[in-house]
Amino acid sequence: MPVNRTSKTKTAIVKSAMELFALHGYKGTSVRKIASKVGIRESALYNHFKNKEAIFLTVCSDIFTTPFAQKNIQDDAKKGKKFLAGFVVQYKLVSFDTKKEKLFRIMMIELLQDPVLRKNFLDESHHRNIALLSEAFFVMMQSGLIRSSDPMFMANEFLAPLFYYRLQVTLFRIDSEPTTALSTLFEKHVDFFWESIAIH
Amino acid sequence: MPVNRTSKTKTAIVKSAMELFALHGYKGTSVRKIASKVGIRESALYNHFKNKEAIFLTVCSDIFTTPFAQKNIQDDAKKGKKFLAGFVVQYKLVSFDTKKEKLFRIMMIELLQDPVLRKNFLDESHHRNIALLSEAFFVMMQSGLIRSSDPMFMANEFLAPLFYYRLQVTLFRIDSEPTTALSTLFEKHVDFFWESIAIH
DNA sequence: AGGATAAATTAACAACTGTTCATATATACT
DNA sequence: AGTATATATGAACAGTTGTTAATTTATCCT
Repeated sequence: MPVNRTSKTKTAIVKSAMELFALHGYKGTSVRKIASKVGIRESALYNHFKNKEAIFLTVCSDIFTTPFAQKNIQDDAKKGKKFLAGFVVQYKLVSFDTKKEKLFRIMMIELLQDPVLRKNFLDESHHRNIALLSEAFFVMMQSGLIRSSDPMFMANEFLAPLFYYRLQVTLFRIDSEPTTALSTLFEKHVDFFWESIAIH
Repeated sequence: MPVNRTSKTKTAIVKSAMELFALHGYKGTSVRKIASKVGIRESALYNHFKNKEAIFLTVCSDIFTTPFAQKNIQDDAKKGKKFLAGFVVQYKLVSFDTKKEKLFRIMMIELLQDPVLRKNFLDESHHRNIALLSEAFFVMMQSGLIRSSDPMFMANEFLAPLFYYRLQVTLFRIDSEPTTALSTLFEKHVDFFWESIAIH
């Protein structure tokens, strides 16, 4: 089947490109290196992609596939700490997922250089999470579970350490250093934060 | 004076290089573009620097000039919230400083690609701040000012939002968006955090 | 089997990269 | 003023970049 074979090469290109982009960024990755990693000549790449940027866009296409598909925040948020713990479990899973980590590396490298990527990060990652958490904290305040404050600011305070820990995980993994000590930070964050805002 | 003139050109090279590195990263900045920005030919650069990397190292040399020269943490930390507020004032000043912001951009771009820069970031920025804050929180716990917890973890929780807000400031500034809303986050963080850990 | 289509190869292109060289010009010191 | 030194220039280098074209090889469909 030609469709199958085409698909195989194209998949291999995306996979190899993803690894190289994650290591050396967009500018530091040449089409020749991608082709070489796949095992073909550089000109063969152009049978599958229009140009280098098209490869990059395909690699980046599922950077922001949101894993936090919360449906009933109004109800779930009433569970208080359990809701936050669930959120962090998802966040932690993403942080330690091998493929997601590569995409995270690419995002961090290009974040300050690529306007589109930057906008997507702010919209799809930051604002989306902030909106979700803001709504949850608002519900918790109304339910008398936590002390009253600005929900959106509280969301920022809750999200920021998660991002920081994720970045640290990524940095440690680049240098092949153990991340076991970092692993517990996520759960400790939930405990610490809940202790900070809960009404006992 | 030739020394003066030399110094002028060399300073101009560093300045131009810093701006270009902050915009396009190391690989995205060519020696020709640096020279062009200075107003000289590329070959003239090599009268002042051995090679491109030497320029980069000179630009990066004061990325990690620690602004937090706390001498008497043992005493200062006993001031509790005021100590934290002072720390955040320093952090905020750095975050909004134009030159420091450019260096921060360079660091963020190269952080995942340059092992030396990464090590310096972890040592000089992260660990140093964590060590300082850990000691301060430890003193505060002993003084009965704040609730008991793991000082180092508490330091992480305190530092992480500051870093996240600084990153947001940088991202907003790249796209020339107003950072007034972000500006208050630093102070709000101190209030919120102190409210979370203080023993009333 | 044979023609159509997809995917690979080899070769080449223009532009750009970091760097070096020989040379010219400007500045400093005696 | 004249010489030494510092700094600039123009040209060239070998290598790499993204991309294209012509051509060969492999796969698919009837």
